[in-house]
Amino acid sequence: MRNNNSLLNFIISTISLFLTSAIMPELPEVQTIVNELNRKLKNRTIKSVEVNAPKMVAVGPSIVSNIRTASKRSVNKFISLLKGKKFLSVKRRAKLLIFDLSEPSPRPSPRGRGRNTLMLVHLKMTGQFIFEDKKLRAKTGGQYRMFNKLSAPFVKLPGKHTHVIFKFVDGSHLYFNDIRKFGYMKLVRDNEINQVKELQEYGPEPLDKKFTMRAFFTAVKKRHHGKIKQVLMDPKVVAGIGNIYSDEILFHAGARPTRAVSSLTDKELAAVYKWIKPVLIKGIKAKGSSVGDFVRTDGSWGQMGKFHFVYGRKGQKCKRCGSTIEAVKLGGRTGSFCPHCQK
DNA sequence: TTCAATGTTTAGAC
DNA sequence: GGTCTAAACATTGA
Repeated sequence: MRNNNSLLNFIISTISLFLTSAIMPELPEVQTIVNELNRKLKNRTIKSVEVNAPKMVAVGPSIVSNIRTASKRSVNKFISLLKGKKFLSVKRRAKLLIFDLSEPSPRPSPRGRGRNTLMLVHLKMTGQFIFEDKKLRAKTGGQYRMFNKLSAPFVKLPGKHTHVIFKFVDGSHLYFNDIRKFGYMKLVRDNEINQVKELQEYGPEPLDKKFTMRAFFTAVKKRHHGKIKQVLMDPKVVAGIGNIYSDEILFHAGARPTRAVSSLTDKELAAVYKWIKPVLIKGIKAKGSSVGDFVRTDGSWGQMGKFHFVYGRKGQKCKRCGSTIEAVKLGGRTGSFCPHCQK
């Protein structure tokens, strides 16, 4: 009975999702950006690159913290490596975007590897891509909204939070904006990809076939004293789940974020596993329906609350039972839950 | 001026 | 040594 109710609620909320968009990029948001950029950037050739925040770009597979010591030389290298290259495709691993860029004049490589340059981009909290061509500029007048600035007026791009600009030979632009400057861009050769530390440490992709219940149980049960929310957010256990989606998954699974893994029955843990995919897919579909506007000026911003059952809803009524949503601090993060629906 | 926001890393405790 | 927690970090705006 309870299962039927939760399924019904889930379907209803999915239907009411058309104009929804979340702000913090987690897996579904990053996937949306990947889908969007794949369409828009394919085969575009870079004419020039402008870098206004040297600390946000780097060359080589070294770890992220090394990026912050960027020098003028590495910025110049970053720019010269990109000039003349063509975007082939964009992929995603966890919340990391991976751009595949061709050599300026592709020559066949004996092994077909070690030729292309990869650009790894992490958006962190407030990173944003806006692709602009003549058509879009005419439509928007060059006015865009920034992440996390829902109440602010539209801004012109490039603006003070535009840190990297890609100019293409056909006159179109790709802007990389980031209010907090927590994000980064990093160039590696494709044969260096195995040396990139953050890629080595990611656990399974939750939407991948390899992410089985057995794999999930094995990874989670190693952390028997860990709190389930923190374990879900650990990229080594499963990639791409952040604060928003862990809250939502645990709501549907009926487990409080503070529950220790060891206190969860196999049935409860199976429920957590069961809800991971549908909640993430729902997120991707929500973006999908507003995808045409997402990288442009996204009129749907500010409506994200509509689709969340618990995230960011402390003090409001539970959409399922009417109880007041509570919040708890877990390692500096806020976890929201319904005290009635989640045991 | 302090606080909160995030994913990720690190230091220190257990 | 592995697991777990809290603090730190990048920065801005309320």
